[in-house]
Amino acid sequence: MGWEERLSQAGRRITMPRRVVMQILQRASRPLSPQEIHARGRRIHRSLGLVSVYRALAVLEQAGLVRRVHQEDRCDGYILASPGHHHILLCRRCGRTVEFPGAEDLSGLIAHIERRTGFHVEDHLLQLIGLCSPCQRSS
Amino acid sequence: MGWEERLSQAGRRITMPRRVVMQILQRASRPLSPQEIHARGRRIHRSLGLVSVYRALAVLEQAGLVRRVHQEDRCDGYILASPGHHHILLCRRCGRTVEFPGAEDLSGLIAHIERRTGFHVEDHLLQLIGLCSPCQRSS
DNA sequence: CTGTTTTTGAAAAAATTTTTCACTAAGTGG
DNA sequence: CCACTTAGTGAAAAATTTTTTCAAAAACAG
Repeated sequence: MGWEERLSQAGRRITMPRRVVMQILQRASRPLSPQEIHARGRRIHRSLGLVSVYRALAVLEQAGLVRRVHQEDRCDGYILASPGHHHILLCRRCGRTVEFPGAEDLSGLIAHIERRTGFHVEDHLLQLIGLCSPCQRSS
Repeated sequence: MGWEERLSQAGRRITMPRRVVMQILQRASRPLSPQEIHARGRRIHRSLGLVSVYRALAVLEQAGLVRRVHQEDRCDGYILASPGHHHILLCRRCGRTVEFPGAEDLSGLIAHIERRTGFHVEDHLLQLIGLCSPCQRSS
């Protein structure tokens, strides 16, 4: 099922700004900030407003089509989200991101922590930071 | 070794704003934003400037005494950091945080991912979100 | 103490995000 | 295919958050 259908089913309309944001993120090889998405998006649709980028990102994120990436310094980068729970692998050099599934790999750790702390764990955020193979070679 | 000594060894001076920020975070039971730290800090030292809170947090974070917490909506919360690598367990209801060690629990997962993606993983960010025991009972 | 250098607070600037509002256009039901 | 309803839009303004600048203050080494 394509993103347009998924968005429709979430009760949201398919509009120009949303199409442009998705298009930009589909092409991107690293997380992009709202500003960057806006700048690139205007090359497709001159009239695209920055406010609409913010709003589109909020809607798309809620629909699970897009997700925010957390870096030490910046937390305003967005990438396309695959359906289901995925973790992110981020290259600290070139910014490239790779998603990988793996909720189950943490279940042992989570069970252990729940026992020790009394918390009930509902969700998690896992991001790995390192160097992708091209960047390993060139450094 | 106390934080003052650790900061000295990092070549930084022990100053009033840094002492106040540490004192506030030591008392805090949840991540506090720079604004919140500033407001509470002024009750200890009326002259404390917001800018100095930002600067103190930057220095203390660099020295590993303090760390930023990433939430879905906000990423401006700071908590005290224990020495060494720790993960964070965060209650989504009351904001309480608990740190726990556990870099080793991920080593299998990381090795697997390095093999599959060619990345060289250097660091990671793991945060678990859930409900602490008091909040489980009261909901 | 005294001198050197870091650090501070205030003000201003820059940057980011949200709100408001009149207008536009998406998608539904004729 | 058209008209209607309502969600969504762009621009401007407002609100927030963070950074820069700079003269004055204060850490701390000697």
